[in-house]
Amino acid sequence: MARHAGVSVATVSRVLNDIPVVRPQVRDRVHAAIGELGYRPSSAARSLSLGRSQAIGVVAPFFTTSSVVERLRGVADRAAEHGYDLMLFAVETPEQRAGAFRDFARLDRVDGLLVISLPLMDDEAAALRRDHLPVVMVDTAHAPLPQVVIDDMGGGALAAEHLLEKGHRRIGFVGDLPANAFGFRSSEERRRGFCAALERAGIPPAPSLERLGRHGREEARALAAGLLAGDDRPTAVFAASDTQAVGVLQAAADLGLTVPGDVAVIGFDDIETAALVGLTTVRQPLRQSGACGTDLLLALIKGEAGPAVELDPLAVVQRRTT
Amino acid sequence: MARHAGVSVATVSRVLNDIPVVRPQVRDRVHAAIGELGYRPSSAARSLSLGRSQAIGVVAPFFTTSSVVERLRGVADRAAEHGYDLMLFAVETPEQRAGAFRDFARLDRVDGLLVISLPLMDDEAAALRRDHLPVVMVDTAHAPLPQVVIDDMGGGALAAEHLLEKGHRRIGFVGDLPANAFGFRSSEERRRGFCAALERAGIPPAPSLERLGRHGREEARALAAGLLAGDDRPTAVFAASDTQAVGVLQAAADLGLTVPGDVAVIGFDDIETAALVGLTTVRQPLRQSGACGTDLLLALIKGEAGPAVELDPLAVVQRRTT
DNA sequence: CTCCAGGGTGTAACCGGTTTCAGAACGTGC
DNA sequence: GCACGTTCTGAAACCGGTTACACCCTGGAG
Repeated sequence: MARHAGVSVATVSRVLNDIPVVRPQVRDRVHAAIGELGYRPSSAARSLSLGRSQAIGVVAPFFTTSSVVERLRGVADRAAEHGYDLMLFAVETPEQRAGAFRDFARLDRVDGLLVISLPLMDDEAAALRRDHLPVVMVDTAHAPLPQVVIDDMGGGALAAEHLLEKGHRRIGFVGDLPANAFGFRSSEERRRGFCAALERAGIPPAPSLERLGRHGREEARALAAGLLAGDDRPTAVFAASDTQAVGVLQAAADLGLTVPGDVAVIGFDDIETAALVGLTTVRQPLRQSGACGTDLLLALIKGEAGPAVELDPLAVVQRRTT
Repeated sequence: MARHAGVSVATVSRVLNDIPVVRPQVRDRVHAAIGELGYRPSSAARSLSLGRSQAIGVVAPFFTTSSVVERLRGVADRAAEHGYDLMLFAVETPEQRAGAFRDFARLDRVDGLLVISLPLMDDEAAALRRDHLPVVMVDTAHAPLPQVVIDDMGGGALAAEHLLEKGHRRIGFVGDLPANAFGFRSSEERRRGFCAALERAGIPPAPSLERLGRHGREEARALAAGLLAGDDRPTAVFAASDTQAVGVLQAAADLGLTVPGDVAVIGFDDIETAALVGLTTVRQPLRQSGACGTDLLLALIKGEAGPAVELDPLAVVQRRTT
């Protein structure tokens, strides 16, 4: 390549990196040679020499929830904008989860890591620190790592208050088990915020109206079927996620209950499906959280202090199920 | 690292790659040193030396359609299974699309490329060939590149036949413009298969019942609003994708039409949302197509002849909208 | 005319692995 | 005791970029 243009490799490198010392005439000759040979620089060599890869990694339970996909869009968007490539480490099962972190060899090919919706074990965090890999947590936290999170308890309270305003007093809850395989915590937080708001309104906790199970639409449908079957069923249900809320809606339909007449339903997240089925929900800025986390990570990689995290506030989006 | 274990770098390399000639005692010493130092091999150096990166790239309109996400899951699944990392090149806008392919520099960091739902320009294909990069097309085609596609025309015919069986004779169509920014072709193929089936049943083409526009739920909603507004509206509508079918459903609801009473609706793809809203649709194996394309690509990378492409057949999934 | 400044380019070391090939260490057969 | 074969290990070249540094060349000042 360099020979073909009649210059040295150093000059080629300078041309490729737009270092202005090169004479225009030489620059053109190099560009011509690049075109003729269809030459592509090796990013592997570049990474090795520079010590950085110009790529960021994302560890996420890509398969589990659609909210993650939405966050991911925010990430992809921003990463592309800043010229970073994106490496996706999908964590499908809890076993894979262990693998993804244990096998840190794979993580050395990224300049930074974004962890989405997945809690970190202490030893994993320690390993990341030791490798000096910049990390940002999105929708999850592990002090003292930088994070982009929402106020899940506050969101739970919003849901409760919305239902209280509508006159409901007997409100059920469908969510994840506090101890689930992935270690998701949001559901439990939302439940606590929800309960706290009810108590503030003078309504005592009613564990009999709570149904916890594995995450998923079908699981939620089964849980809700039990919750809504009896005569003493609640007049409204708060589901810890839109996915689960849709399961609740299906259960209601299965039982011939009208929504919101017989039972009102509110979800959490505002994924795209929520708009489709007319689900009232607590909106959280999914895409923005990904974008925001990416900004933070890129700043960290550059060694700058991260920009302040500024997310749109949570808000109830009223549709047709309440 | 090598010094710390009292051996040479060659030996460390042999231990890392499980080359059995190393004496067990030495192997243990190296492993011990690795543990003590928290040493991680540099994948950049490895890639450079080996000439491969152990990663595959995916170019896809990640932002546009949810069917792409589903295919992507199939890809991520298989890639992880085979120890390959995944690089995601999201193509959000037609402009980015040009960039993604033009800037092939970025593609040199993968051992192979999966192109999902995105037609290739001739010059792009030529560039890929010149770089000797193995490529597999999924849900799109560019002879003579290997591809994983479904029979869109056949699928369109299935949809038509289903509606004919239900007694419909006046059937509308909502789909993409044949000349759209991304170059998607499926919609047009499905329309042609659909029309052909109608003609076979003795029903002449009715361009007045066809509405074409940009892809998207809201766009489809607007198109369907026009289609369903008049007195001479069709008794059924075939939408070229589930996303658009949902838009049609919304338009029907907007107009106070019952489904399937006043108007039946059938979509195409069987994305997750279809099950949620009870949409009758032509199921295509989305996830499987991703997995299948990945298998093909990995075989190509290894230099083997690809396994035969064997996808589940298309089939109408009847739900509540027909 | 000589000297110096400074812009433009080439040489070579370096990044951290893999791999070839030579050679050390040890055991065996005669 | 020596030649030889095996088994294991190390030295060094190589992958393809980046970059510090040396050097050449030109123009302007003295």
